[in-house]
Amino acid sequence: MSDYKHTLNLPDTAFPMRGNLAKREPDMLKRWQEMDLYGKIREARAGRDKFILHDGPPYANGDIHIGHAVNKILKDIIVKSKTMSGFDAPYIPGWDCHGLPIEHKVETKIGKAGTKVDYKTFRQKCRDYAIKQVDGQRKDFIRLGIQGDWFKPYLTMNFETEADIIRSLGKIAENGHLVKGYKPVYWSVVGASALAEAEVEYQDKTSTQIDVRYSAADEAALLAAFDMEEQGEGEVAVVIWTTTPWTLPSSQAVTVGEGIDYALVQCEINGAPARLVLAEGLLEGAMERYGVEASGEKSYRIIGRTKGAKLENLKVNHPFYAKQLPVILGDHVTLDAGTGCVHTAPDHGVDDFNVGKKYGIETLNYLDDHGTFRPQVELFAGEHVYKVDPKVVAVLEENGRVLAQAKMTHSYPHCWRTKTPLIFRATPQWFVSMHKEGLLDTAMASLNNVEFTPDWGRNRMESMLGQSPDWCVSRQRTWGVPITLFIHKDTEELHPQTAELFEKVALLVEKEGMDAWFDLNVEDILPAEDAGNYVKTTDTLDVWFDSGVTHRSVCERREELQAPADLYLEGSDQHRGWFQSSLKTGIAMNGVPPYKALLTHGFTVDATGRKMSKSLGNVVAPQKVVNNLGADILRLWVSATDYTTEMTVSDDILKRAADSYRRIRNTSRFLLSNLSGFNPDTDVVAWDNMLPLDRWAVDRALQLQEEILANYNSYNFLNVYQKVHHFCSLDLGSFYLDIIKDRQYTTQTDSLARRSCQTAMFHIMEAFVRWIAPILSFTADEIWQVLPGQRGDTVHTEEWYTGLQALGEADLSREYWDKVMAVKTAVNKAMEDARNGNVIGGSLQADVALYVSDELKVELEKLGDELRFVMITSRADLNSLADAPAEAVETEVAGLKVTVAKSACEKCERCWHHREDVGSNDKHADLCGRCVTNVEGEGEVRYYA
RNA sequence: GGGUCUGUAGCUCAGUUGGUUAGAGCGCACGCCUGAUAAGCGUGAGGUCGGCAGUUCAAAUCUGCCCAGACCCA
Repeated sequence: MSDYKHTLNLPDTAFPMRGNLAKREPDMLKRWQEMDLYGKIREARAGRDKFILHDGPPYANGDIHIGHAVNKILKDIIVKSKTMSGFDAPYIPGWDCHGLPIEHKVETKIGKAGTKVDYKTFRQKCRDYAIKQVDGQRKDFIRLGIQGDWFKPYLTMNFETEADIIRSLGKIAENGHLVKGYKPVYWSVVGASALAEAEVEYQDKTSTQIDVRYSAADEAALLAAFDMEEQGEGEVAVVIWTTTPWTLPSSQAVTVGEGIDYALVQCEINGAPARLVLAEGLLEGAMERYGVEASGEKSYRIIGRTKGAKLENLKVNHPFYAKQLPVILGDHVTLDAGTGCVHTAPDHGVDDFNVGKKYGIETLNYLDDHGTFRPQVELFAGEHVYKVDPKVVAVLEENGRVLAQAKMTHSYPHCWRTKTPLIFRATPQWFVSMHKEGLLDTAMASLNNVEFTPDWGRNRMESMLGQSPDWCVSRQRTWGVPITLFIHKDTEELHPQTAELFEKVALLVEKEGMDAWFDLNVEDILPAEDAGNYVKTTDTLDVWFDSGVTHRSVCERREELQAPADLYLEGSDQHRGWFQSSLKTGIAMNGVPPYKALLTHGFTVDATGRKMSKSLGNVVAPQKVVNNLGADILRLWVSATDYTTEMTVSDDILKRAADSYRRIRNTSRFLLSNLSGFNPDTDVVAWDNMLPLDRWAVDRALQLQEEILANYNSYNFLNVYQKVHHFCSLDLGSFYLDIIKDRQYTTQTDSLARRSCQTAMFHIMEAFVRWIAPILSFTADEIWQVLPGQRGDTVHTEEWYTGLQALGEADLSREYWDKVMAVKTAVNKAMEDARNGNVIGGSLQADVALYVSDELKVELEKLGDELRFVMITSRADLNSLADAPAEAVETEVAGLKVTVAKSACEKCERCWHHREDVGSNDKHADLCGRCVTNVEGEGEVRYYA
């Protein structure tokens, strides 16, 4: 028996089946670096329309986690797909380099600035630390295949950037938005610093809750405010409840609710009669706390009632200082807890501060930066807020002011860094005012010109923005861009030439970094006659300001960028963070938003939907994924996940992604292996000469390409992934590729039948490699290198393939082939039954007979003798439905019954079909007729498939 | 506690204006092939659509409440 295997055109390729990505990707990275891929892409798109995705800077601290990876991969997919669409889409990655976390890291290493080490050295150490962090994160980002100007990134600590941050502040000041104010802000007494809201975290804390009575300054006046049922007896007092006894020295008023019902209660306290004022709705609970019975001899009773409004401007005595405090009205009083009468210390509460302002009550400033009472504070001078509570309580007890006290555990704001309880403290701070120059209104209105993906982002952004208080940009820190103001020593006014001074300082900072400000002597920069009257501010800027003004310091500065950017893309937490700080500064500086569109993605959660945290031990480290499965798997997972909500990730889910990857890779491999020996310059078959099935395949790819491009444009990568995957599995794997194997292998190497098919596969591959390039960037470039034809070094400088063509009027239509597929599925089911009945094994052992309606017959006859190749059977006969024998199987296709029989013919040694003409040629006794002609004759001619 | 969202097969996702037995791919099971072979093909089993109540002739789809989760805030 002779061996005919060598006469076949079997698939052959150097493209390996297994990706081995963890090993292969680093080689690809090296190649990209050597060829300067990013520079090549810039060259290739020079002069084209720009698409600017402006990078939100991650904080330069710690290793990247999966959320960073998601963020950067999404950005990369967008940049690459826009590049494929012909845009010049530069990507300049950035890092946020100033701020508290870095400062604290450095503190733990070398000690506090100003004590263990001088400020200048400290800042240098911070700089060194940040650059190290940038190096580490950059390495990981590059490993993910992200294309960007990695070695010319923007860092908020670059000298020029620091200078531009100062210029931005100058511009905002010039436009009248920068104001000085006293305001209670979160204050870390351990860090001796004001904190941004974002730096606050809530933890449980045990506090002393205490009920205190403030005796009436004028009993008669107070009683007169009530509708009295009886006069009663004993001291008349308003009762307050607080969980912060340390604020009582600063107590300046008692706030009541205007519409709330208040009761005057007769009861007995410490064996003496007393008349107490509190909200009627909270009476029961309060009396329980004071140990006053609800009924019986020593019970309490209401002897008068009134509304809060009637109490306004009455006076009560401070519980331990010799001064009188007013009763005032405030909307923030609720009946949730306490007594409905709220002790008010404008120094230590936002509501208190605001309501105090209405009544002209100023702050007292009793506490210093470290939380210690100042020397002038009676009774408590030198005491620390953390320890003073018992002493306050003792003083109250001495004065007989305490009605009840207890410990309580509640959720309380803590410093995110030092983990210590925070206090509110009114301090002089610089603010970007939301209202002084109408900033908030302009910002809100400007959102109408911003596109949101997903669209509910607009809602979220608006509701958050609408509540924005004035933005406190002052920080009392060392590692931050200075607020470079000159303040008059006596009047506290800004220097009249503030705008010019900002620029003078910026020029210095541009050269020497922000140390230039700290080193600066006032007389170096101010005229001699002024110098003595002005001082420099020592505050630094909130780091959110640094990143918020990158539209100026980066987009407007870098030649390859422009502002406003086309897109900002960050996690959904940035609706309050960077999206807002950018918007506010953009509006404050230029009156327009710095972005045309916003895209947000969700956070990563584990398989059970929980957030990832080190303490839960459910984190998926991108470094580990990359080293085990490869970056392309991670990228494929990102593309396959709906980023508009939480993104679930686990080892199992990544394994699924790896499964899908294998499908895509193997489909590519099979196409490539069938293109071996194909030279597009000489072997391409013209569209009109291609076989109908091959034209269908190209047309299918064209349809798909249109869908894929639309989905890239609307940032629906999930659909791109699904469509590509379905194409591999359904259109190609289970239909086209399965069918054309016979033709590829058995017809003559240079026959039209084979070249037509290769032409189709070549076009498909050209398109396919581009479709996947934005997502599977490594694999696409690997394919690119083995794809036949003259081509450039990399797929990533290409544009979408334009060589696909649509079916024409004269062609067998898309609907026609859909019908054929349905028939094939029906035949498959019938064959499966036969297989289970041990009638046949493989489909080529089968002769199938189709009993079809006249209508269907006309259709299927169009394939002539080649229906059997489409069905992948040795015979496929068409008969009239009326002639169907009893055993014919009913199918889901209307007008189709099928019988399956084992072929009685010999199997052709070469093509494995069972045919009657096997052995008809003496020279090739084991071959069927068409194989004989393919081996040494004219070669077989195919017309359809 | 408030704001913005999410909850459809083991996994990732579709389900159009409420309307026939809720779909796809992957995974899984079984089988075939051994000329894509640590691949490929075929068939099949999986879901009271987070829960409860309501509106309706009819609800995954509309309404309310509840549960679970995410982000932001308090």
